[in-house]
Amino acid sequence: MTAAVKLEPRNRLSASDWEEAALDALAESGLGAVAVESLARRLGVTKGSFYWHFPTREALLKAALERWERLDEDEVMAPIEPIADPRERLCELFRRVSREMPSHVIYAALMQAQDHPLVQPVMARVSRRRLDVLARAYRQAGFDRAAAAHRARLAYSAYTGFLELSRQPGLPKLRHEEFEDYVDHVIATLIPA
Amino acid sequence: MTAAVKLEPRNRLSASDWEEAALDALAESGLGAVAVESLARRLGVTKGSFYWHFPTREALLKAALERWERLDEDEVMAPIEPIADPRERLCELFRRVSREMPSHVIYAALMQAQDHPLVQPVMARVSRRRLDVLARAYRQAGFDRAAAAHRARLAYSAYTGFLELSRQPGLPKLRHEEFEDYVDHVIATLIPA
DNA sequence: ACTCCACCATACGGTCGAGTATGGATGGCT
DNA sequence: AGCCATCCATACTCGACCGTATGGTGGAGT
Repeated sequence: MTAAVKLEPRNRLSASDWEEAALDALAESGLGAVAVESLARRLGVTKGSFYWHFPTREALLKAALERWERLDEDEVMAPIEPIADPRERLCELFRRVSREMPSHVIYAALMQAQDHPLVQPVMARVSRRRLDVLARAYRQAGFDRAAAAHRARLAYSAYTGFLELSRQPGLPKLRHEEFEDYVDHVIATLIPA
Repeated sequence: MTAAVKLEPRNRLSASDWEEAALDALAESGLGAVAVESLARRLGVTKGSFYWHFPTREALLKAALERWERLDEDEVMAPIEPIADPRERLCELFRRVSREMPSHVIYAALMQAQDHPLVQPVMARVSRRRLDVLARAYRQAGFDRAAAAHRARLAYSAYTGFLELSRQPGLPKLRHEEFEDYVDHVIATLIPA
């Protein structure tokens, strides 16, 4: 059995470990927290380790962003694709989005850094994809082209803005029950009967 | 006439000049651009000048934020207060918000930095005020308490998200005409007939 | 047992921006 | 004229963070 995979390789790190740590730091404290020495401390090593796996900080960021983009696609966009009924699909999308998945937390963090040259193209792609999915669903639900585009933009703005608002401390956070009520209200308002 | 006010005091600077420059930089390039040496270059002086007017960078930021908060109140909130009809008031608020006033640009920039300890309380106050205005208008328009709160949150999220989306480069910016159409669509969707 | 490679530590250099120290210029007031 | 307050320039220190150079260690393979 020379093919015995190592069952506890967790003393030495891999590039993936750094990428995941980067995404964790990103979700918790924003893009500024994705700093080499900071991540090294979090992982219990020093910079010497990092610069073996990555040539530069930007390389790590690039890899982490690509990882997130794939994760986001698999976790939120793909599962709702096969739903046939457009109204049902929209509804499911809204509900899925309302659960606080890690992907959304990272999305909110990246939103705060869209000026960054590495973040900007990623966010542009993700936003465009989501807008397209929404617009297509609204078209299938009977909206004409212009109305579908506008409604999609409105729904997507509501999503983005809600995340931003939730992230805002010092504002009364809504409890689980009112949160469910809010989602119902949004669905009733933005999805035609 | 010892009370002769200086008519061209514009070679020496005052604290207000620094505050305005700070808000300009904030609107253009975000909170990170509110840097002492950067602003000094913009104003044609050096740091030596700054540290005469302010003890620290945070003091400038604090002053600038207070100035913006007042400006925002006077420029967008106050003018729509006296409108009696709640639906008309909401409509006017939406239209007023859709014009790209400097206050909104700064709002968007601050949104990107809500983690900052000086920004957070300001944004919390502003958001709460705006949510209250919206919720009150919706109540007066016939919504029950819960529905009004939800619709207010939705409308405010749409506002915030739209600003964020507009700020996003690499996304097709909408032309003037479709922009007007979008605002109409939002009004039709979020304000009851 | 020896080697080699993957992985990591240590120590250093460079940049950028905040803040300090101190002296120079300018203008009103007596 | 002389003085003092106001405003600004110059020249530093300090800390955070990126990146580099180089040496050390443990384990897999022979």
